[in-house]
Amino acid sequence: MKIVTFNVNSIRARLHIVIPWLKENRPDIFCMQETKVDDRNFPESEFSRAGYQVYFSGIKGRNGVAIATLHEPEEIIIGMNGEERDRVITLKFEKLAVTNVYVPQGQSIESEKYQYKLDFLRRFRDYLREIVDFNGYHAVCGDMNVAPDEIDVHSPQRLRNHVCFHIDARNAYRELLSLGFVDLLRKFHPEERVYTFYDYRVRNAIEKGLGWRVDAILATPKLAEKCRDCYIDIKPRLMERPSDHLPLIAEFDL
Amino acid sequence: MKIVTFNVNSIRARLHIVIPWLKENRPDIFCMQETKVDDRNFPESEFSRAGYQVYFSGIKGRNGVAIATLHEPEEIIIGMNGEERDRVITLKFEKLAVTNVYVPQGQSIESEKYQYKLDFLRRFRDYLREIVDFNGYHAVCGDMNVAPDEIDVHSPQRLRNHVCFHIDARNAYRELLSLGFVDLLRKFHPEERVYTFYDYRVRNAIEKGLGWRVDAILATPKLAEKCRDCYIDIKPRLMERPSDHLPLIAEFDL
DNA sequence: GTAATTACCG
DNA sequence: CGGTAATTAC
Repeated sequence: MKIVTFNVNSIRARLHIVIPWLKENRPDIFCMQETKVDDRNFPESEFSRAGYQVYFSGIKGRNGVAIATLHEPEEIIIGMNGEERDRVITLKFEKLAVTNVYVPQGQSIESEKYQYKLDFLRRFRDYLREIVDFNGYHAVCGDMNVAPDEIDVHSPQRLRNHVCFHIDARNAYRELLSLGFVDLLRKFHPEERVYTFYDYRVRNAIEKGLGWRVDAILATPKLAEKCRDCYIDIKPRLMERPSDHLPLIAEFDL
Repeated sequence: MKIVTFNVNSIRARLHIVIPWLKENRPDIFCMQETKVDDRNFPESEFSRAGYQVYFSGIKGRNGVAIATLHEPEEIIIGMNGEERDRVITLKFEKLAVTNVYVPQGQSIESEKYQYKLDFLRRFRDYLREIVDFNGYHAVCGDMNVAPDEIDVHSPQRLRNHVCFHIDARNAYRELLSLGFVDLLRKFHPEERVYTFYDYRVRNAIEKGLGWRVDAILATPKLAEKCRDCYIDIKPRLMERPSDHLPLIAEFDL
């Protein structure tokens, strides 16, 4: 069983990457962030033709989340208690639940958008505490817009005031993790610099290693036990008109 | 010998149509209007690879003319006496000259752009009187933005105040024709509604016959005598992402 | 309807 | 760098 998370940075602009990738890799669950499209314009048929059901919730132009799946969900939950409908979506299956999140970026630490980000992380933690059965199988996938540790950014000193590495964001994210989640990529690569994001604006960022680990697949302990491997696929970043994020893949013996 | 005129409505957006069309049809002279690109960004190499030399004069974003040719010209004249460099280009060959023009559209008959259009037509007539040898071989190709007669529009009554059919524009264009040119498409199809343009915004315009004849190949009498046929190719309008204009082809025994 | 423009954003 | 939006033009 394979679960994937990928910030697509506009699903309509990334179909030439996403659809062939799905056909080749056949993940059971494929979480997308920053779909940047309202629900009536989501390219649902492209997923159907590839053999996937797709559930989505988005607004015009920014944010937006979606989950494509090979399996029929028992329940679809949009947002968290009706709020943040363009940032959170959850599918519940027979023995597994998956939550997909796009955490706010925050602009700058002086901005009130950063306060909103910190607040979002607290509310998201509270929401997860409500809906996650920590004795069951639940995955939380998404673009967290937080690099949790020094190893997760290329220049910890230089970036200490960046909204995705600032101590307040990291602490808020840590509060969420400490509900009991296992960060699967870090479990399988405990000492390695493994990046899921290379800024478009940084020239030759990949060759220079100027990346960030801001995307994650978090698992309840029971699900983490079943995880066989977790890794990043660099290939889509080397294609024409790539996203600035990379797909993150977790494989399970389930 | 084949001469073609085609308003491409952005050469960069139309390469997928133009280059295969050139490879298939091998015109000697291929005139383009509305290339919508400045000279440093003109996709010259695409034409070279198809075996064509190409001469172009354009500005960023609108207007712009170009001529692709299989033959080496003896002289290249940009604009008319240095003016209107984004609307007029002339190539002189050993025994043939070709002028390519993109006449202003004019927006609305109340607009001062319409006065500019009428003035352009007068100045262009004067320019042609200077440079054309009416005892030689000269073709004037282009988007005239004028439908000269009732037969050249789908609804003459409804369109009498349209800038491309208004009597003042038609009279100004007639002044140009009456220098001594032969309108080749009309010569070979004297009674037929033959349209070179179907507005993108008119639904199913082709099926409904809602077109315009605004593009033309005009010939000096001596050249017109050598013309074997003149016709429109509808195929490029039925491809993906077409121009709203159609290629107009004249064939000569020369 | 299609393809340019500029301005804004991460 | 590469998305979105609003605007302009035909």
